[in-house]
Amino acid sequence: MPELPEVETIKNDLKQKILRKKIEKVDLKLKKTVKSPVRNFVLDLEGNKFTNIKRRGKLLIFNLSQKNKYLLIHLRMTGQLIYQKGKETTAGGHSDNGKNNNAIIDLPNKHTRIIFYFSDESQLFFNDLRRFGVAKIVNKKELRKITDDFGVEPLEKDFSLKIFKNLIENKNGNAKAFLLNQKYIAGIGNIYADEILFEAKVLPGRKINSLDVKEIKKIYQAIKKILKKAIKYRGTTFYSYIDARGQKGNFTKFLKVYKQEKKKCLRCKKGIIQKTKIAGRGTRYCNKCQK
DNA sequence: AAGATTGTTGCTTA
DNA sequence: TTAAGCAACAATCT
Repeated sequence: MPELPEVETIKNDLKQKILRKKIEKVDLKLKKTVKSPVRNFVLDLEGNKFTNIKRRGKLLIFNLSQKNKYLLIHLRMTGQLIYQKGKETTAGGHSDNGKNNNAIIDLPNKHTRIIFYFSDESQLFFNDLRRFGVAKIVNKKELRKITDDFGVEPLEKDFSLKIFKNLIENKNGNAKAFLLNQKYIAGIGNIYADEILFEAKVLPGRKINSLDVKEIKKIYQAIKKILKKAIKYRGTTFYSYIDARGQKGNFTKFLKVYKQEKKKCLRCKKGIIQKTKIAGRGTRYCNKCQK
């Protein structure tokens, strides 16, 4: 699942590959993926260039050279953005002949929803197995409206302990639901919510208003620590995530609780990682060292 | 082979 | 007005 570290990795990769290249052609293979008028979508992109790429929470924002237009892409659960340079491979062939950096998957494939062709013959593939991912073109005003609904960016300087404490005040839910809520903090999903709470030694079902000052500080520090480390290792691949190079994330080997149920806790070496459902999501925790 | 998987929206309820 | 809880969505994996 692409969460903040995965989306950040894709953004950084793509910034080095596609900026200021002319978009020669856009092939929209699944119309449902586009949530703004389909005809305008293709027309607004073709002949233009991406001038910058930003991330807000799990949302990718592509600035277009056409003034006051932005391409938004949300990968949701199984979306992928894969860049390939050069000509496409023959049908049924293997796209990596060992001589380039292309992904080790055949592209396009049956999950390809949009293809962007650039003037230097490189291509960007928006693949999405489960068809939940969305793309749309918005103007500045619409973009503002969308990004205003997101909570604080956890890796920005303005995410202070004081702001975190203020966010927690007057909330009634549990810690897991709080971390997952994009209106409070933007970018945390199911994997990192569990990893953050393990790092902070707080049980995911704990009422957020029952946490003491020390626990709040630990969660605050864990958010930054886990997300930064996950970006350093280019994200987590468990099911379908790959980066813009078509490669898996390496944070998977650092997972302490996510998908580790029934295993012995690596930290306290006493507990067994448990799995339950909290906030409607599969939730893992150590039954000994998380309190 | 039915149930689990998960990010977001939209509905209902408080 | 705001928040909490939950079904729905899709297509695969277990």
